Amino acid sequence: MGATNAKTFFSTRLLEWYRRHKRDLPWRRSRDPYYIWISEVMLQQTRVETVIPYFHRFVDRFPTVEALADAPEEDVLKAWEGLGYYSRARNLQAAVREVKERYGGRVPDTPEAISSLKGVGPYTAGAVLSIAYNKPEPAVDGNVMRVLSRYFLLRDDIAKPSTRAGIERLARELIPEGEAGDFNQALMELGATVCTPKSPHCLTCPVMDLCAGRLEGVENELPVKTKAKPPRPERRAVAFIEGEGAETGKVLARQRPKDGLLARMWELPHVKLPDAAPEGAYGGEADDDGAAIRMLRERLLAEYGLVVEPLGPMMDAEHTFSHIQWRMRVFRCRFAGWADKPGTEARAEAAAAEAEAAGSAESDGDREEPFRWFGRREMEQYAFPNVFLRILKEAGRL
DNA sequence: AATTCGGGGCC
DNA sequence: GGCCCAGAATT
Repeated sequence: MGATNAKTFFSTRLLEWYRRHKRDLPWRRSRDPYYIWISEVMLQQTRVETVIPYFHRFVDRFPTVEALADAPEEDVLKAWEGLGYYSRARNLQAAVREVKERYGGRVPDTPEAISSLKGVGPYTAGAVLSIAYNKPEPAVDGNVMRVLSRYFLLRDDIAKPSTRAGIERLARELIPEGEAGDFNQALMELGATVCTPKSPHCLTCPVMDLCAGRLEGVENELPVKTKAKPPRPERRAVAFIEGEGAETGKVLARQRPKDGLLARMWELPHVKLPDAAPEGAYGGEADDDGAAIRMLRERLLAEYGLVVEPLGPMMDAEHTFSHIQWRMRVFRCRFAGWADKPGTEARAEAAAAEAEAAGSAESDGDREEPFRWFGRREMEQYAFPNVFLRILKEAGRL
């Protein structure tokens, strides 16, 4: 009976609180399932403040399911540039195309149908169904796991899938009749603005009276979450290749393979160097630039049939992904052409090796020429990962 | 169950 | 520097 009261209290109070305190967010001004969906995909692992400008630009450029379905993929990727997790963009467009074909352009409103769409997992399915259609489905994200772990004093490791599943069952029970959309948003809103990861603002919390974590004085110890392992360092040598003659003022860039990290984005050509000795990775000083320069020239030739003369180091850059850390040294290079006969073989071989390295099952097929000269105009059209945008900016090319 | 997928803001 | 963020797909 006490537990029931705690649950009813929680849902009732939270809903009241939300109606008074909810933030005015762009996607809350619409009830269009397509807009709700876009916002939820953008919000995966991404903060609200980061998403807002992207959301505006995206719906302005792709205002309808039809518009997004019919757009060139490159345009969609460009609109996503800087947001990260680029498979979200490609999956979203693939899913929207399916909605257009199979559902006549209407975002499906059943768990089975919407969950079958690319990029729509348990969270996004529940979020769209509840927010757009007010269906009583849970939408459990990191906020919800944190809030419920504290309120119900759950010590399970939220990094485990089984824990998320359990919290999902609990969250489903808590949904007040006919209020799924607001309740789910209320839960997330509380996590984002009050029940924050560090130093939660318990004194302003609408449910602090019956919060078990608070009553036990362990709100700061919850939720329990195992730490991710640190990213592995990789040294990389980058080629900054300037054009001559007709290509003066331009820089040579290549498109990444269609699978794996930063799939299909454009980048400055670069090669992975052997792991550094413990004490001299880039960021340190006098690493052996000679060896790096040799590797850079040899690997660009072997992998792409690209002939360059590295001139000297230009700048260093570092970029950390979730699982890899790139420690890069950029070398200014002179373009010396493309290798002929042996080059084409080497290039095909490299393409195969690359596809394999990227974990791709596909056998390459007819992919486009992956190199192109970029001036400012082209940069505005094609998507580059942030780390290369930074390098290009520092080099005065943006 | 563990990895692979970006990037930034905040303490 | 560490942590986490309105997670999903793949292995």
